[in-house]
Amino acid sequence: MPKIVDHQKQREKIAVAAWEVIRTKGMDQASIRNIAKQSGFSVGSIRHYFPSQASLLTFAMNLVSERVNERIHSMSFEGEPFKVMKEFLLQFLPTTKEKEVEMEVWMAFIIKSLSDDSLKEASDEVYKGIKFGAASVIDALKKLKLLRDNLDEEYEVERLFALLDGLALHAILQKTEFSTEKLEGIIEQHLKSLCK
Amino acid sequence: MPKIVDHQKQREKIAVAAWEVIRTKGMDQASIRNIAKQSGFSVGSIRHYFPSQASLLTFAMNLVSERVNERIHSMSFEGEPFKVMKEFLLQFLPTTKEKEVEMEVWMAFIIKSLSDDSLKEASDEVYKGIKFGAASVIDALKKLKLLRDNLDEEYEVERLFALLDGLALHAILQKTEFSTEKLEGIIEQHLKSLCK
Amino acid sequence: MPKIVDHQKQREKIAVAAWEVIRTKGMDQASIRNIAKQSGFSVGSIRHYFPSQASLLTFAMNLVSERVNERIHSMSFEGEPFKVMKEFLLQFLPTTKEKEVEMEVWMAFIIKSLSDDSLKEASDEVYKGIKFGAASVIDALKKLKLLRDNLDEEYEVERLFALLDGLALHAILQKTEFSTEKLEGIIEQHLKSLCK
Amino acid sequence: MPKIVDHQKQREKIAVAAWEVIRTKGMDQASIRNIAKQSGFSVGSIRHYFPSQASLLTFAMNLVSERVNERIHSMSFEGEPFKVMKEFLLQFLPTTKEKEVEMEVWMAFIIKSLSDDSLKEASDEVYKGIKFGAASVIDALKKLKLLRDNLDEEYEVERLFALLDGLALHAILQKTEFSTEKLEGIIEQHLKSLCK
DNA sequence: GATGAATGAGACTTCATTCAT
DNA sequence: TATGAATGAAGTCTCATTCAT
Repeated sequence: MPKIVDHQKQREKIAVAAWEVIRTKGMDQASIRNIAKQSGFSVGSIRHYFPSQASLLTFAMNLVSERVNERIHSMSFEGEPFKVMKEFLLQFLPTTKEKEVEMEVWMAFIIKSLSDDSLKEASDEVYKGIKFGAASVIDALKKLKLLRDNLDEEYEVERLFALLDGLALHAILQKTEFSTEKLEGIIEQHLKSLCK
Repeated sequence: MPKIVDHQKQREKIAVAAWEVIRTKGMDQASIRNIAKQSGFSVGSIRHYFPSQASLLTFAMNLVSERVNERIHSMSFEGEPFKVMKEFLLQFLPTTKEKEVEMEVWMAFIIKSLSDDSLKEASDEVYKGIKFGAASVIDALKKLKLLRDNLDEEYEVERLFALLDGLALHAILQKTEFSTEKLEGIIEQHLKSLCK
Repeated sequence: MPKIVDHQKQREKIAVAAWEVIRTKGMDQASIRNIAKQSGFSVGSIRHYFPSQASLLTFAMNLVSERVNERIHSMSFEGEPFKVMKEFLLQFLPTTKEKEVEMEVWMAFIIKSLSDDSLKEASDEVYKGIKFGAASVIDALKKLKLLRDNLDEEYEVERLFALLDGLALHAILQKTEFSTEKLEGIIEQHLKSLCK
Repeated sequence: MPKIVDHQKQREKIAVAAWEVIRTKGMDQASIRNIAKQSGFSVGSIRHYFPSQASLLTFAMNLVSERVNERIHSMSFEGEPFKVMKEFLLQFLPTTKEKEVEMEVWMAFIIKSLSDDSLKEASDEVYKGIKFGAASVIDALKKLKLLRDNLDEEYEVERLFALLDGLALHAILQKTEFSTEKLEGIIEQHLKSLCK
């Protein structure tokens, strides 16, 4: 019997090392060699787990969306509706170091996906996921009869979604400017503006 | 000094070729060789105009912000205030092929700037520029006594700014989904929500 | 000792897979990995049967000559002498798919043997074997008093031998050009030209 | 003005170095690195002259056939017909060190061409060239009314052609066995056997 | 016996850069 | 100004091989 290791675990370790390289050195520098150095694996070993560079990057990208999903699904949706919504939306913003890392990496991936079709699918999937999140909030407001009248709901979804990604982008670009409180305040203000 | 002018023109030609490479093949592929091929210049010639790869990329990035500035400054601010504001804000969204190209390239640059300090300065400058644009709109609304009461103005600036960049990002990621009308509608709805 | 037999069988399976790789992908691609893929064995398993890549290739080469020998030895030499000779000589030409495969692989091996001393011995042995076959025919013609006078017998052996290998080579290079009938006709014509 | 070197000369130098590597170390070892070492060029320089490994090998293969053609075309066809034919046919056999080198390399190339389509074309072209040479001899014999009756001319062409390549192959495989005299004698005997 | 894990060497190739003309 | 020549470093990937189970 051969030596057995947890394949998935090893792959995740390598992928997280790839995140770190992407975040600190940029997507250009996400070479197998740099990832090997960062992860402590040898170049040959990484090849053992990922047959190609592209497969590694795809895996690393998908891992981000998995982590985001896990976080969402582990949320408790109990409590005061308005507060739950706020908490829910804040999950998509870099309010913790962990989320900051993920989002920085994520932004790098979606930009790369613009010119790399192998990443397009994963990118689109997450896009739809977050958009669905935004839609859920608008929908909930409506069902709770809180939603202001005379609003085009489709536009409100896009507006909320764009606000989330725009804020995430800005929070990453200007790390010192965006405290959790500020992000929270902006989200709160947006939610209020949607309500009667 | 016609030579100088020519020099600048040539540099711009090369930079625009670099945009095209970045946009279609990705930042990784923005090598001197690929840019040479795209531009029709020889590798050696490009060296004459740009002493290094980094200087070329910095120039190409700055050229985007110059183009954006030119567009803003060539706007006429006459007419009905609400409409002028809407037109102004739409300048920051990819409603034309030209702006779409610029914004795609721009996004690639700001993501790269996260891990490349030589691009940080240019990135920050544009960041401030657009934020100033958003602030101008909020300020104008206030001066026109149109701004709804009980709004935190600082947050409104961030909200508007984030909305712009979020929409730009989404419009680039999902080209087919965002018609000019849709972008216009969303901006209009946002402006309305700010007003009494 | 059933285990030993099994061992040999496995080795032959692997060697035949190596043939297939060599034939379809070329000698360069005859890597352990490719042979593993072709054979269905794991890389580690092949290691069990062959301690090194070189030993595998040597075995695969020797297997060709064994197969050729088996075919020759299973021939019945009864019947009309001229016809027997023709049949005998045709054994060295790719008149069946099986022989075609063997000869393609064989050619690849002897060319490799030019620069790989570990294959030289096997190559020389087969060379002598076929030359001996050619000599047998000339000798038989002589004993049957059929051989034309005034012929240098040594040269005739070389001529016949060269004809065989030349035809084999051409038949492999131009598969569509060399039907069994054509090969048969050429051999027949050569035999006739040797006879009174 | 850039430094100008004779591109073609450089390419030929590199190709001849490739021959030497192929001949002494085998086709497997015909790596850019080994060719660089053999030729005295740097790896990067070779890339300057050949965009890919495949293009280098194709060029090197074509250079063999060019050299063979040059040799044939520089022949004088004056003198006693039978002698001219013999001399002509000997051009296709390794009677000099120079030709020996070319033919060893050539054999390596045609075997490789079996599994490498990029070499197939050049291989076929030379095949036809030599076959045409063989056909010319048979044709000349016929026109000179020297050709023995009752011969299938097409088969005679194939037979002569196969003899040439078979002899070339054997002369390469068993260098010590094939003196120029022996090759000459065999060719002479074959020509005689074709004549009345 | 069988096979996955791991590794370092070396393959081709792309690249930024320096140099010479 | 303009550009071909040249190079060494680093990219991805394939490989033979050793090791542990």
